[in-house]
Amino acid sequence: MSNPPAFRRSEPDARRADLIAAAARVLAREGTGGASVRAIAVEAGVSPGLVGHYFAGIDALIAATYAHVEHTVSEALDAAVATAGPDPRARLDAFVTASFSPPIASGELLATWTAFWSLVRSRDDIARQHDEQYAAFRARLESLLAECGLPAPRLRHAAIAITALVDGLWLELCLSPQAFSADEAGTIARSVLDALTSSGR
Amino acid sequence: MSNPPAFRRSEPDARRADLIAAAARVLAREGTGGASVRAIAVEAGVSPGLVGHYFAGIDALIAATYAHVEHTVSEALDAAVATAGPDPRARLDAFVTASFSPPIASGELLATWTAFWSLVRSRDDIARQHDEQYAAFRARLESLLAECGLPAPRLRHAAIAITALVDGLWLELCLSPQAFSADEAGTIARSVLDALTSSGR
DNA sequence: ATGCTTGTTGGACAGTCGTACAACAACTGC
DNA sequence: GCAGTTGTTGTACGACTGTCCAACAAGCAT
Repeated sequence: MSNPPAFRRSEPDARRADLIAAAARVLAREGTGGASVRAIAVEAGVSPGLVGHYFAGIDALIAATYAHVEHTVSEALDAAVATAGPDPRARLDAFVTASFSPPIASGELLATWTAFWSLVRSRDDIARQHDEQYAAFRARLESLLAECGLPAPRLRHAAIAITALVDGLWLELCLSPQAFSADEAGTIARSVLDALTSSGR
Repeated sequence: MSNPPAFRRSEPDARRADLIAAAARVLAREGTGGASVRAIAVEAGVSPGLVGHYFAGIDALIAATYAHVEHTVSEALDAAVATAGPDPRARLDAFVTASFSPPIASGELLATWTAFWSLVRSRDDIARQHDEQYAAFRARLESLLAECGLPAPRLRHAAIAITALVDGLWLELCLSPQAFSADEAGTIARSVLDALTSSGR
């Protein structure tokens, strides 16, 4: 009369990752408003109480989900740059092109971003997390631009500009997919890159 | 024994405007999460039930608030362009400079934007509203660029680029105010403008 | 002054929210 | 096989959500 186990224990890290993945799926499917503790627990096939065991609260889970998605995006960008070969300009092009290709340019990620942005102004720890991730993103872009021979004094502003451009295009692509295509976004970004790297200020 | 009136009736349009203004204040103060029907009604000095009389639901009120804020922003931009005088390039500069000056570049507007963005993917009517407002914004930028002598075939992509750049800078300015200053944002945007209007292709 | 229209009230309603916690059971080491 | 640890469950809790609607009263027309 031995019943099968009612639940499996999980390596803490694995369970944490499961919850984050479930949160990402719920955010993609239901949007920001539908991402509740219960909905995420159901998605993860887990009891709602377990969320509190791994995260201080729902905000912390959303912040962790954002961090994870951003990490995935970073890896996709790094991979794209790596496959582009040694030519600095080709690497830069690969970077922006990948920014508008799956899995990055997907409306499914939008809710994760908006949910996170909604928390930035009211929670200091989350504001700090955003600052760090934004700084890391910009730093990588700066080094790509430096490889292209951009003089050091111009690096900072150029990186800010390209980051803002890519973010703005990405956001609009998610919000109004029919306004312009992902290909167009890439073309636009690369032509600004041309203008920025060729023109001497 | 005549008590003062328990409430004043209001011109429907005026009351609508009051509710929208109250929603904007609550969004600025409490953030996206705190913008409930009750909180907005209290802010407007009005009974919660009244919100349902003027708006189909809380989503409609948020959409109307976004529309109103965007309208205010448009007027501020138009005013800045008008005071810039007749020189086309000066008008374009004024446009982007105003984009990073009060009352536009204010973290207080961020919650209105994120709250609205959160609704775009799940509600068709709100998606349509966003498309229209985005198209209008881009159209105005296209005409400013045309005045600067940009050839017609390049207008579309240039306008998309500048819109994305301004949006991205504005967003980052709200999220990480210490990463770079509003002045820097203006300088960056104008230098991209330089590169875009001077370089052929 | 009286009636009518309708903006407005205030609370009821059925949910859902996030969080906390006692009880339980799966696994580890003995 | 038996303890001890702790991941996990399920639920209770209070506060809050958006929506609805009968009752009321402010202002206008008569």
